[in-house]
Amino acid sequence: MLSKKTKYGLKALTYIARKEGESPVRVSEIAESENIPQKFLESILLTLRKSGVLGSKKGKHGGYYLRHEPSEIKMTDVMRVLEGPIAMVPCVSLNFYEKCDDCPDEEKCSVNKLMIQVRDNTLQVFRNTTLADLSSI
Amino acid sequence: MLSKKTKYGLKALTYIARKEGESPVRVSEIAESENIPQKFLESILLTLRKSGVLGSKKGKHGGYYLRHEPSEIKMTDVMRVLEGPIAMVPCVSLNFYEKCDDCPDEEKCSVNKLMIQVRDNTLQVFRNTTLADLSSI
DNA sequence: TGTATTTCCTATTAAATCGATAGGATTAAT
DNA sequence: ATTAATCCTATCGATTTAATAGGAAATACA
Repeated sequence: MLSKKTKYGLKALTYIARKEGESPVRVSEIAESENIPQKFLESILLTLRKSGVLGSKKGKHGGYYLRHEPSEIKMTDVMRVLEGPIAMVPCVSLNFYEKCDDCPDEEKCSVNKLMIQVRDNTLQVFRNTTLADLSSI
Repeated sequence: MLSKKTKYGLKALTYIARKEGESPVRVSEIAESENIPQKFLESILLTLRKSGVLGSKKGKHGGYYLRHEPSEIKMTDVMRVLEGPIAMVPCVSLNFYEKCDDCPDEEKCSVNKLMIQVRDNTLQVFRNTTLADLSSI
C-alpha cells in the first residue's frame, strides 16, 4: 500500500511542476488545492527539500520550487525518498539490502525469486517515468 | 513491504508443493524447516485453506495439501488472499476498488496514472507465475 | 474405548507504523 | 516593526502487524 505521505508528495510535486517558471509555491496553496492537511504537507515537502528534489525560500513570498527540470526528476528517486525501498522485501533491495534472518540460502528461496521479478518490473516503470510525465495533462 | 504473513505463506506453499504426491504435510514440519513460528503459520495456512488453495486433514497423520496442481495455482490468487490488493492504491485496484476521498477527478490524477502502470506490470508477473515456478529448483 | 496427534478457532498482546496535530523558532519582504 | 512564510521537534491516537495463549474438535490407531 502506498502511504499517504508518498501520495501527497507526488501530488504536491505535480502541482509545483505545473506552475514552473513562476515564483515559489506556498504550502498553503498546495494543501488547499489538493486537499492535503497543511501541517502534514509541510513535513513532506521538508523531506523532499532535504533530499535535494525541492528548494525553498523562507519568509514572505516564500515557498517551494523544483531544483531540476521536471523531465529530469525520476520516479525512482522520488519514490525512494518518500516511500523508501522499491523492493517488497529487503533481501531483493538494491539500495536498502538486508539479509533475511530466517532464510539460509537466498538462491533457493522462492520468495526471493518472485520478488526480484516484481522489483525489476516496478523499477522499469519508475526509471522511465519522470515528473514531466506525471504533470502532462 | 511484503508482510511476514505473505512471505511465510509463500514459503509454506512452496514447501508443500515440493512434497506433492505424499501425504498431508504437518504444520510443525513446515514451521521447523522454514523457521516460521508455528502458531503464526497455523493461522496463515488456515486462511489459505478457507480460500480454497489448501485442503486439510485433521488428527493423526493430518496436515495440509494442495487442492490443485502447482502449475495451476497462480500468484495473483495467492497474493490477493495473503497480502490483499495487488494495486498500491485502492483507486487503481481491480478487485478492491475504492475512490479516493481527496481526489476530485481520477482522470487527471498523476498518482493514479503512475500506479496503474505499476499495477499492470506487477499483475503481469503474478499472472505468469505459478506455484510450480516457485517450487522448481 | 482411550490416548496421542493434529487441525481449528477465538482472544489477546506487544510493538511498530502511520497520519496528523501542536506550538513555536527562524527567516525574509515590505 | 510587522507580516508571512518555512523550519523544527515533539507528541498523540489509531491502526496494523506479528506473535502468543489456550483450548475445542476431529482423527488414527492401540
